[in-house]
Amino acid sequence: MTEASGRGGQPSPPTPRVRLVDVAREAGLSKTTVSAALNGTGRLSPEVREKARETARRMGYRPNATARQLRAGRARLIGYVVGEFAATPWTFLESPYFARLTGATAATALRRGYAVVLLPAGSLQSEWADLSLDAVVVADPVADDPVVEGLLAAGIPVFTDRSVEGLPGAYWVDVDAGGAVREALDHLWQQGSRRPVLVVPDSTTRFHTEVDAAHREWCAAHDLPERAVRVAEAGNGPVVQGVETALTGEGRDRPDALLVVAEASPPLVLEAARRHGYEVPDDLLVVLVSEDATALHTQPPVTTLSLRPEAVAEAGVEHLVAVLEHGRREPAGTLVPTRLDVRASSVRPRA
Amino acid sequence: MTEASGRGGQPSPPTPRVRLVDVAREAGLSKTTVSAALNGTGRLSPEVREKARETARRMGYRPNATARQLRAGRARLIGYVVGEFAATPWTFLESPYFARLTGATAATALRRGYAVVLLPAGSLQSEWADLSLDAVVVADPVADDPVVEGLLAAGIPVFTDRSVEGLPGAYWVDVDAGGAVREALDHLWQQGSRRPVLVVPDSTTRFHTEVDAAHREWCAAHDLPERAVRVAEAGNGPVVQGVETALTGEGRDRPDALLVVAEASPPLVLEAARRHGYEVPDDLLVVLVSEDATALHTQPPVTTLSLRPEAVAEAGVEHLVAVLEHGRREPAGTLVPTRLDVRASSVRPRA
DNA sequence: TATTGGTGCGGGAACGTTCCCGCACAAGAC
DNA sequence: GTCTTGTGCGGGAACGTTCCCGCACCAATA
Repeated sequence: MTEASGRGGQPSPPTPRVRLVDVAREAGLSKTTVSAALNGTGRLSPEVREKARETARRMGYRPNATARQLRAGRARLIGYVVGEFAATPWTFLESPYFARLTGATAATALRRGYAVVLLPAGSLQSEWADLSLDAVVVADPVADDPVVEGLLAAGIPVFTDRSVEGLPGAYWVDVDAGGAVREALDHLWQQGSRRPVLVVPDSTTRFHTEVDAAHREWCAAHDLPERAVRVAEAGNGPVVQGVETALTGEGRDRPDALLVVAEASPPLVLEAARRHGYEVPDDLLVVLVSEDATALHTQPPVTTLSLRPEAVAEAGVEHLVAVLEHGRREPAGTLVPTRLDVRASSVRPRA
Repeated sequence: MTEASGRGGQPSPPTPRVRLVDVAREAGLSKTTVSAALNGTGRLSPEVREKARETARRMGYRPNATARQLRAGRARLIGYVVGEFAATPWTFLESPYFARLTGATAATALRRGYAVVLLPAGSLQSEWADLSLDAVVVADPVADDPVVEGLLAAGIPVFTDRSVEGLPGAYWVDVDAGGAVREALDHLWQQGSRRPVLVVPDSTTRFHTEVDAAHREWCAAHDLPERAVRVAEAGNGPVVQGVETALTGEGRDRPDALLVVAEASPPLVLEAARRHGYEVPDDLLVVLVSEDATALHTQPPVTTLSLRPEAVAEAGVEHLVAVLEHGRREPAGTLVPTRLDVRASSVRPRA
């Protein structure tokens, strides 16, 4: 192989890439005309338009996105960062909820012409300062998230959950956490549970505080004592341990239903219940807030409460596009309802 | 709030963003000087340099990344796409392996100054034609992947696994699939297994064909019959069913060890084994090729063979940067060793 | 025939940055 | 005092695209 172009030993690119002017020259037209032809704009005769297109196709012309962006002033690039797991920047992808939220966000955004770039949680914006993002999606920020504040200070619109309500430049989509808890507890009540116990992480996210509040209210309304186990952190280890704590009551303290509002592996929770001598669903009804697909394959299959990440993502991106492209500031937020998928683990068998 | 600038009802941006010339004017310098000051280049007196920096800081100057890119000719943007799951474009994120590979790729890339954009599997390049990607990482392409071919035709460097060996413009990092299988089988053999059975998806990825080959050779070398169950597709449902098929032997056909080379939920596999009357590890040794963290929390904990997605990502990005920035074409590929994490599920208890 | 209105295309600026120059001035050598 | 060398800074082009204009031409009207 011989060095074709360039002086010295640079890794000269094989083809210098064909530009708009190259196509124009080849077709005997001006770059203006070719640009209009390819973009379907301007006043052009059909023959010229076709000629330009044909030439471009033949020469393998691909427009330079960067130049377009510069001209347009927008990069059609949005950042995606998960706030909660700042300590372990990437584990969020291992949570089925965030995995699906991430995928759905990227898919919806791409359909609307925006690309999603993955950002590590907790990193300062200095790390992505030279990225020209039109907006950033912050999934599950912590309270008074510094990432959110930094972004807003830099003038970058932020799309996140309800915790930012009221901040100018911040927009939100959230799941109806309270409604979800009520729906799940109502379902358990209907199935005859009178001693349900809640397992929930002790986190500062808006979601979890809302879960707490809804649980408290529900218990008061049904004249039941509050039974809740708070686990220090998310993750299967702590949560399963929390489940074990929740299940160690005896006699009248022995719970008859379990509502886990944290991503936990369904089969692991079932295994823990069995270890403590519970038969599911005979002695214990189980509902998990989870997107984990293994819930379908356990025996019995586990009832899950889906936070519908796809719907959240779609609403968020829709909102983002509306703000970015049409300047709509209203409404500032949307609330997405959850969905209870009732399976055998939470249905009291007929005696 | 009053309309500050702009004619008519456009959603006028609050602040028109401060440019290099603005800083220059404010500081009484030229844009060239300010640029050099901020980038640490050129010949400038310390006073001028500091003055420029201070002014930029005070005015909140943030360089326009798009203009930089245009000038530099590179966008510092790399695409990331998973080839295998073309039918269901985003589910790959729900697999722990790909979740971690994705996260690690993004993190490593960002550290090297590149941002990763998430692309749907199996989509044609038309979908991201206006994205100016410097390179694309294709995780687990299928044989003769059309995505890879399209990218190479467009002149975009591709980083992927070994299946592209020999294609110009394509570089690879791969896990040592054969070595992994041998290591796992050797371990089982050492623990006394003489009737191990392999469960593996019937896919066209290089990884799985290599697994097959290594298994065949190992069986021949140890003078054992080949016992393998091929499942039609990945996913917990099919794989667990495959496990059940594998475990339904009787008498001398009854397997004494299970090697699952597919992402499957560890607790689900254990549950399936129990349903078929196996006690793990007494009657059955279990090794799973998986990154699933639930393996740590089952009883007994499950031995896993890690494909080390973080190491793969790191090697890949390292290679990518070397090619993109220094034009190194050699070596074309790297092989990452796997890691066996031995836990109780594959250790024969002393009688 | 002179004027209007519309159509088809091209020239050139602009987006914001970097980098190659060139110019002015100062200091040292002879 | 002239010539060289070096230092500090600025002017202007370039990256590749889009879009605002203006110009030429043609048909229709007076």
